[in-house]
Amino acid sequence: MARVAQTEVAVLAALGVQPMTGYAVREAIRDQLGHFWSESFGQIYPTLTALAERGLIEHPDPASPAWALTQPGRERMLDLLRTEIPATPPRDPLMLRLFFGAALGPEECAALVRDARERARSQLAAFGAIRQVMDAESEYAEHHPYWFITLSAGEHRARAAIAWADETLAILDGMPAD
Amino acid sequence: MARVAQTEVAVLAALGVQPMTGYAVREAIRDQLGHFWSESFGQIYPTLTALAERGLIEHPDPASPAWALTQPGRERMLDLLRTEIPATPPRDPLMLRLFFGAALGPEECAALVRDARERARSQLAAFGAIRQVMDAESEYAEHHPYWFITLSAGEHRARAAIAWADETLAILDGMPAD
DNA sequence: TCATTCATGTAAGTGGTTACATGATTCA
DNA sequence: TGAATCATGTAACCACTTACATGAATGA
Repeated sequence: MARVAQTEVAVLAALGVQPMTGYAVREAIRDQLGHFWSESFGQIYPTLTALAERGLIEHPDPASPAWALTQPGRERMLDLLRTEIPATPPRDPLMLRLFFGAALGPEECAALVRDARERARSQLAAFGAIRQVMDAESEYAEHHPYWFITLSAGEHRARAAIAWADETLAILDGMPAD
Repeated sequence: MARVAQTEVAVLAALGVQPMTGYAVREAIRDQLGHFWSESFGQIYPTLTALAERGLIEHPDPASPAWALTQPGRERMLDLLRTEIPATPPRDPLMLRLFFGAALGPEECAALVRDARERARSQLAAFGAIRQVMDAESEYAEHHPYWFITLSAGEHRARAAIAWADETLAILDGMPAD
């Protein structure tokens, strides 16, 4: 318990890049971080209010709706980024299904695996596209190395998923149908 | 909305292997499926009650507390295993942190990556151990091929995580400290 | 002027965890 | 006899999603 709300981490970190409205935070998370993270409005706005009450963020310019980190907010953000990686219990719906694959039989399992492979392939393609866009732009240059690191993680995972799917489909293909 | 509770899938599938008490369901999920799935008592017992009310499971032997699938229950299980893979929004706390890694700097990011590599290594070792145990036993032989498939997925992922971590640490090592 | 985007918020519900409580059974 | 395990359950809470509502600003 006392598990730290991950929305707090995401919102503080986003505001750490530059001051933003809640709307812009959500856009940034969806567009830039969408493959690895997600937030909904219903979570962002209450979090912003709570952070403001705790003095971690503020409206530096009263004429603008944008939020910015206060100094305590920046320290809190750094603490969260550094250490608190929550150990979320694993819940992989594909693995759940394949583990009980005997009930389905090899052919239906193969269909699940092919779907997963297709998802991994389109992810890989999406990552390639992002890589090109990022190579062509120079804004936020200091962030680029880190963005490439996450991109690379996504690519490694997707390639691993594809390789596993290929092997698995070969195995399932060799199994007698029910 | 109308997202199917995944606990229902896990419980039905477990009872599909053999009749069990709620306690045994949890033990089986934790011990056999712990790397890919988790359930808590607080979720299992209400789910069992609800499934019984819907006629999907029953106590076939009134003298035993074990639950078993009814025929409609078996059909429901097959439907769920076949198709309903929920698209859970991604929430990867490590990627969240690395994406905003510029705030932390290369050294602290490297610490996060080394931790992740360590977790992947011990997972890989755990999978190897499970593989050996499974090779040595012959119970539930019909399930073995499917268990190997999930095991193999875990190994592919862990190896990908390790390779990515090695590459990433080399990159971070070459970056100037703040 | 009218659609779109920007912007903020709330209410209801969901799926799940944690902690606690109880009691039976097993076995050293 | 007393600890450990088996077994069931519930109450409180949590993070989050979905759907809905509102209104200002922008621009074709």
